[in-house]
Amino acid sequence: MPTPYNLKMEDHCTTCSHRGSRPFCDMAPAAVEALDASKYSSVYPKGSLLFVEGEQPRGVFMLCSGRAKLTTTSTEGRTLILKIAQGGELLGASAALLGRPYEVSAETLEPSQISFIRRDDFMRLLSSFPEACLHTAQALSEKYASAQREIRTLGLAQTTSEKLAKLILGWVPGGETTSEGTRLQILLTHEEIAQMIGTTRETVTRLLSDFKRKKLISVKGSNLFVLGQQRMQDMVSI
Amino acid sequence: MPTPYNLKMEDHCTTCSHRGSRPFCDMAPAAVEALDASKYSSVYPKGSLLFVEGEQPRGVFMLCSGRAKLTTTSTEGRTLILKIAQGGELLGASAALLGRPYEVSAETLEPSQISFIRRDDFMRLLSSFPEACLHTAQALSEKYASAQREIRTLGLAQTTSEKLAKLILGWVPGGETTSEGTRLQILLTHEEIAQMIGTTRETVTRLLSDFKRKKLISVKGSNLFVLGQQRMQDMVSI
DNA sequence: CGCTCGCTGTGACAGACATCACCCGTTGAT
DNA sequence: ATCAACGGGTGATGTCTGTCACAGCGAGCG
Repeated sequence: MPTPYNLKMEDHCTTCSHRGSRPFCDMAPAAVEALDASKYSSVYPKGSLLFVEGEQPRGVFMLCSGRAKLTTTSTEGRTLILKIAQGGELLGASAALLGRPYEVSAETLEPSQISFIRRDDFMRLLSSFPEACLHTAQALSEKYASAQREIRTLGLAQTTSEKLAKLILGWVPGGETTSEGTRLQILLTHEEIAQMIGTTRETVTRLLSDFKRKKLISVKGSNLFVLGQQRMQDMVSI
Repeated sequence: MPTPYNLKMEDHCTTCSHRGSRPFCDMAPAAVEALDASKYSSVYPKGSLLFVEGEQPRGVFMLCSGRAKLTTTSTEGRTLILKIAQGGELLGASAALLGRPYEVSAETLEPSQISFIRRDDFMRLLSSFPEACLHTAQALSEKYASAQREIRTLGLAQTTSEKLAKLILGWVPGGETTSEGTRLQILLTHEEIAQMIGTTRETVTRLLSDFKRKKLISVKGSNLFVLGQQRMQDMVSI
């Protein structure tokens, strides 16, 4: 039986169906109201640039639904995808909090429901509502932990195949278990996968062929089936 | 002329001489008092393990003075140094906030003045004092930004020499400018440098020799002089 | 003094991967 | 229908760097 709080939340955060897992959505009414008053919600089409590396922070973006890729680019033009952000993530918070330029660029991978909060509104929100601040700190902790895992993978992996295996294994929890293994929808090109593990498109192609040959995975259309999760886990030493 | 606030702070945070740059040291008296009531300050000798990767979070460690290395280890026994924490950093905060196991291990590199705060006390502090929460969020943002830079280096660098050059350039701001270039005190072995950039000891030795040959650096005892900062910058494409 | 131990310096060698080059199939536009 | 653009697949080649092996060297110590 929903409490008045829950009803209130439904009213305010209609686009978020994941209360509890999203920062800000399960706060006290006053805080949610203040948030609603300052946020600009809209649906961004696929390929929208939310912010660009080096730009002064205008505010934070709450990714309610959809996916966005966070990238950084070398002076030579090579791109590294740091992370694919999922629904519920707060983007640009660290830059906004510190008042420093964004460290990465963010681009939507699909049409996404996003709430934008201007930097000064965001800061005011954090000062006025301790709850909001706590949620932000937790969101930042998540992001920090995830970044640390990324560093671990990039720094400790001996070979590129280890990195690729680790990447695929990281997708497994979000997949669907079938009789022929875990089904994953890969909506990334080999080029993008390469940019996620810091290698080249050709190497990704070759390694995936290799995995297929070893019956670790199989590919049918845009579906990738993980056949040998345990064997894949075993080849990863990290 | 110091305000009463400042005097108060001096009394309470006697070991921190960097008010303003350290989280928690420049809060209102009530918050500082609450913090002082729950913290355990002491000097940890060199080589102390503050916490170990995988361990349940006992609390947070405020590194007041000294340095500590944050490491993670692969199942094969390879070690990666994620970061050398300097005075003013809050260690273990993300694990404590999320109630998840520490993602890294922390070990002091020199005798260090450290304040420990138990996890429940820390959480209580954050709930009771919005100011403390805001400082924590900022500290986490710093850590996140620094982690992103690390990912950038590890993922975008083409060669190991680029990573090494980038590492050395990162040390320059903390060095002393002399007539023969920037003087850096390197208190790390080649092995440790290797662990910072995900390579081997031999490669570090070879690359440093190479840098010396190219007159980019020169080494005198435990001093490393950066002779060609600009040329070094130029060889880094990231 | 001779010893060990940890750190540094090198050589030889092999394997992994980036690079370049080209081919193929699909898709979508003209 | 034709063509360009894009994603994927594959071979040849060179280079970087990890690995193994060993030597020198200073510090600390019995």
